[in-house]
Amino acid sequence: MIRVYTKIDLPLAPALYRMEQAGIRIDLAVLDGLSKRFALELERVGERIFELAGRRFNVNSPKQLGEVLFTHMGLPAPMVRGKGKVVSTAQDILEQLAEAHEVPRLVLEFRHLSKLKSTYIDSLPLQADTESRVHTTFQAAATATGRLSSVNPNLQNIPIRTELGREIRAAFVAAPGMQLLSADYSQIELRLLAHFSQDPLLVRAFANNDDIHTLTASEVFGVPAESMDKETRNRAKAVNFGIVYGISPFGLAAQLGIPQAEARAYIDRYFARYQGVKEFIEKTLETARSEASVRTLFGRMRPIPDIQSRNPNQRGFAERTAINTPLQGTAADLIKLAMIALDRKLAEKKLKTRMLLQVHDELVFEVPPEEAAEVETLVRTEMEGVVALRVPLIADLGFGQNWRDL
DNA sequence: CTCCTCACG
DNA sequence: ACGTACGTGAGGAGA
Repeated sequence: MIRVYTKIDLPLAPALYRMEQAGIRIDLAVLDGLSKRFALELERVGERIFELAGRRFNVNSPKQLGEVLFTHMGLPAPMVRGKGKVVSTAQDILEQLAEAHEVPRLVLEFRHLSKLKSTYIDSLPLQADTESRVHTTFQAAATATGRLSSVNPNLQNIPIRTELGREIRAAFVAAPGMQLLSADYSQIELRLLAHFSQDPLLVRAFANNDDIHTLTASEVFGVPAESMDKETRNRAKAVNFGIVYGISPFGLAAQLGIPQAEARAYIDRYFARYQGVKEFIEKTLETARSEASVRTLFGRMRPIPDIQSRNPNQRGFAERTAINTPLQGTAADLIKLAMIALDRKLAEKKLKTRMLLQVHDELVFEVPPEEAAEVETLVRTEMEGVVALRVPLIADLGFGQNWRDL
């Protein structure tokens, strides 16, 4: 671990310091506009919920909401949990109920609006400095895998997955006369899986820069790539994520909303096709058992004490952790090395470009227009060339005035 | 302070 | 029989 410390985490520290000092500019007028829009919409959706439910209550209270949905309204409660809590009002449960009832659909809409308003729209302006910039703290020794974390505020979980949430990214802007540049690694964990496993199908696919989810769909479901629908590709995407997480029939079934037996059949098909991956997982588990730990490509170690547990549940957790950690942890090591190299190059070349954010597989920079061409080449070269693997590393880059449009 | 929920990769 | 997808941080409710 001395090598990990001296080659990665120690030299990263000054780069993180400069990123924290720089901060990123937010457009207060954009957030102010969103706050007013969201307030009106929350009012409208809330009143409609009260109307249909026949009573007024705090929609943000899971306790009160559970009483209204499952006792007062008599909706079926599919999930029974441990003692104390009778029902879950979590998203996946409400999504099932929403197929048949208006109220759970409206509750989901209310929750979405409420989450975005309180966590981002209304809180970020309170944390901005006199130049409207927000400065996160990157915790460098917080996670079990070697990732960074971001606190006060967390700038690693700014919304992007929904259109409504994405609007918030428009409030993250370049300083006057500057541009934002985002550069993210494409499928880095699956590329690392290909590297570690040397699975011929995976290695060949990445060598050709093929769509990996489409490939898995073809292999597992037997559908030709040409006639593939979105739904089939999405199921295969869930399978690929599952592999990286340390797959289980239960987890895959829950994610896809299918019976466990069906999920088990998908997994069996996957391992029949990707035998190198199957062998990689078996070898990784054997090492985890004999060492009671696993390591990243660069030697970063994570103890896995529960790998020998007689409790099957704890052991299952440990096994999935043992599979996931070398992938997630090596990806974390790689982007840290790229950050160290880029921080040094920017200083060496006396560029005005500043590195602002890291979001696990993405880096965000603030770039003066006259440096755009040089920085684009520099960032791509350093990220893709950080280490030579059995498959190519690819970074996707985009410029924009804000974090939504790039 | 804990629990539930949900935002991200 | 048990009961789980991997890694995080933050807000609101309620004790």
